[in-house]
Amino acid sequence: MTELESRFNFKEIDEKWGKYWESDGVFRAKVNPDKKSFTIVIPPPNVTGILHMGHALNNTLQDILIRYKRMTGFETLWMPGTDHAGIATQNVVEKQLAKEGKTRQDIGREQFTELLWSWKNKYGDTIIHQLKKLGSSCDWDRTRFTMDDEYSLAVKEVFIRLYHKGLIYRGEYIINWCPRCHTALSDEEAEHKDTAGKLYHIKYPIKGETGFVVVATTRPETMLGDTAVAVNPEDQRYASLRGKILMLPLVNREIPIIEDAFVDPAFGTGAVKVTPAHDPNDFHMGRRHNLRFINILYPDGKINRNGGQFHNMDRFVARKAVVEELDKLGLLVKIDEHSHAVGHCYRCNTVVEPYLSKQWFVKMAPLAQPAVKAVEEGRIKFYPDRWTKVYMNWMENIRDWCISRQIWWGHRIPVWYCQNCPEDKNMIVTSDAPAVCPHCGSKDLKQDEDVLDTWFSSWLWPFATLNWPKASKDLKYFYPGSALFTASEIIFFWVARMIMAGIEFMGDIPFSEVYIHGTVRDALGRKMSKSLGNAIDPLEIINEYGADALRFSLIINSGQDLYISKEKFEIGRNFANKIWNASRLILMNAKTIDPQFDLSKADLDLASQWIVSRMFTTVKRVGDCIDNYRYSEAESLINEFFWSQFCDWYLEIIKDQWDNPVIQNTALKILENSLKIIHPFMPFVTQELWAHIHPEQKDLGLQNWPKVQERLIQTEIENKMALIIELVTSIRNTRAEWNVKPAQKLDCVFVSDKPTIKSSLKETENAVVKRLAGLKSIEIRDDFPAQKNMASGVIADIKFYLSLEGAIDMEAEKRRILSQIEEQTRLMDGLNKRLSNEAFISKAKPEVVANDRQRLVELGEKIKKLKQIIADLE
RNA sequence: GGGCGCAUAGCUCAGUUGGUUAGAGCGCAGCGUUCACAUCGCUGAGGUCGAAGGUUCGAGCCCUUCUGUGCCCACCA
Repeated sequence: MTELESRFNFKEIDEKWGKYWESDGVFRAKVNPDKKSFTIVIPPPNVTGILHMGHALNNTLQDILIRYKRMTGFETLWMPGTDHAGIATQNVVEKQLAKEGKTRQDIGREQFTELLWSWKNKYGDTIIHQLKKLGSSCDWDRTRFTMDDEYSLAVKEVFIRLYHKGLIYRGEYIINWCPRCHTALSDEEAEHKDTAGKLYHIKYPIKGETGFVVVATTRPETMLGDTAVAVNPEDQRYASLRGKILMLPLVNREIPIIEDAFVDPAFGTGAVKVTPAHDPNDFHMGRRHNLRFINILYPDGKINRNGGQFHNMDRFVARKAVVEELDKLGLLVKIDEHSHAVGHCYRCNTVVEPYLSKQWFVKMAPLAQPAVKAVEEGRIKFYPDRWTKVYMNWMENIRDWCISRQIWWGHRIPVWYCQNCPEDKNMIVTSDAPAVCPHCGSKDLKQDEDVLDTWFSSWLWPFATLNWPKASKDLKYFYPGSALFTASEIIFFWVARMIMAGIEFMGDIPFSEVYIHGTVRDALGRKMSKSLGNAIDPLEIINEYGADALRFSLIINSGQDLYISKEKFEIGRNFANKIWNASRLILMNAKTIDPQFDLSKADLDLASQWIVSRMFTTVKRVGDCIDNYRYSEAESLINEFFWSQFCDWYLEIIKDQWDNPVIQNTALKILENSLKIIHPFMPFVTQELWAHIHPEQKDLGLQNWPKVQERLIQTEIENKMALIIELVTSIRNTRAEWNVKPAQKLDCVFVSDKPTIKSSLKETENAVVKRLAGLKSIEIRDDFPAQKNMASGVIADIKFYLSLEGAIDMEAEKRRILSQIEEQTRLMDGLNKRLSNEAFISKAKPEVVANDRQRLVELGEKIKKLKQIIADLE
């Protein structure tokens, strides 16, 4: 065994093991009929992404579970990969192009796509490299990309299957249009944000009369596309207007007054302008009433020729201009402040427009139904449970999914149009480009220009990564997966859709447990973001504190959103350091190592039995915690065991017993098992130490989780030790109160008339208590009165006296004891009161009552002893 | 407009079927270093568990209302 450096040099060690894990395929997953499989698919980060704290948290959680499962005997697959992130990636490359003063249209589709690929090949794996720095134990050989050739086959296959099933259709509908990205978005991709806007009240003159109808709108420029005004049929105020025609100002179009129950008489004026091409509600009204659909916008958000004098103005410029013009004409009644939710593009934050266009949609209701059932029946569980409701609510109100995007980066829609055939019969839906039209034989075919929504490929991730639709042993063995880890924002985009796709195409759910973790925020509770400049870079933390510190600190409070500042990572750094140094101590002293050493057969002293008992208790509870996604609790248990018990007590106790081989072997055994249970949380430091101890069996992550030996979990031993700890602590406390210097050793007398206590004291007298409490001598007596110049205390059935010679003020010492009596009496009074309550005795659980009675006796004893001390001193 | 969280020590948070004297880390105070670790050790101070009601022998935990705060969903123009 080589000696350890005096400091934990995480930089070197992180790099060493990071490289090793990556290159040696340690975490390669293979079909193994002798083991159960345990699969996690990574939420594929965008190729544009760089590692942020959210990723760090997400991947640490996955790594903890996968490493734990690997050590507990599962064949684990953690499938890594990246997502092509259509709009986001295209935006990045377009921006780059813009620096050269070019647009994608300038260079054309083919060249632009090439540019995207070369960008992806150059930068797309950045985040994968960063994930490796975290210690993520993925099977890196399997790394997939949502636009790999094989993956693309799956995407096409799914489109074609759904099309033939009648679940994919094409049609002209109102969708969310991002004028900056020039594409349609799904409903989920339009983020509604509360915005302080204005409600404009405008007069529409009645044709041939002098009167007006006043309508209210938040988007006055859309009036250019109005083709009706609607009122509620029940609304008496407008009854006289039935059948009349209005003159739409500015464009002088004649538009009818229609009646529709949708209109809420209580809102605004009770009269609604109807713009069927630019509002979802108006769209439906337009259909119901056979209105004209007039599109007034170019795809870039400028007013088109239908806008007359406003042609070529940006929509927001036009808004102002329209209002000014109306005001000039005396048609503007008033402008109210009005707060409402406005949709924004989730990729570029531009205000989206409801826009009429021809798009592809997936009919979702039939897919949703079995996915709802799977959760209802508990085959899929959410952690924490409250997300179940969120999922259900969305699924039960699911709307059709707009899947076509007017961008160039993505899976091209596998549809060709015959230029010869009539419009409703010209569609050829097929995986590969057809040579001729199957209907007319024409070679004049054109592929659909659009690509598919990125999520239309991501929703296949759990099986497309295993090369579906090809059948394989891998697919059969590793699907369905076990757990999925993600943030709540992704439930609709991805989790729900994966469940639907899994059931539809694999006939089985893709995973059985979904763990929703919190959002990482800064110390003020703000979401970390580049633009706010409040982001803490995980790589910087890895560099300054180490990957283990990053992981451990992120997990320590992971129940909900976590607020972090840089100092927080000291928690993990300090713990890693503690592990390192405790190991150093043990490895320096454990020289007589017996490979056959067996804790259950060795003859152990009290302290050793105690730490063994504590260890197995901890192993058991940590395993339970991980199985139940209670990672922060697992870390607390580990911290408590390793630091507060193993280091602070056991290693201190055995400090003068290193010449005893049993002690050496015990300490080493405890260390080894500790390294194992800490490993999922802090893989680097534990791996490094393990390799020092066992150079021959290098990979700690491939070792077995410690087997709990129930027989060695002993409550009596733990109680005995607890008494000694209490005794030592109490003596230390008394010393501190009297300002006794640590170097000064005291004579001590223990007094107890209980033989059991006395025997337990004897066992530990010479070594433990004496050294840890800083005593010169210990005398055990059946009886001994309190003395002047001695400080006293009572622990359980034991009175102790510390000889302080002249350094003690007896009046102050009496006051100290009296205040203890007071405190104990207060507790006893409370207990007495409860125990004299009839209702408590008869209704409380018997063990609770018994426990209280026992405590009452103990308190009485203690008070008696304290009083005796006072009496002695009088 | 609906729904879901959160509120416990100066700070960040635990507290799993209601049951001893509500815990941890950081911070703070005192003491301590030729000892594996000052990224450390020992000792300590610090909380009427957001408010008010209620259920119960017993409430930080269950119920109701309120206040503050955060998030999600939603086609009132």
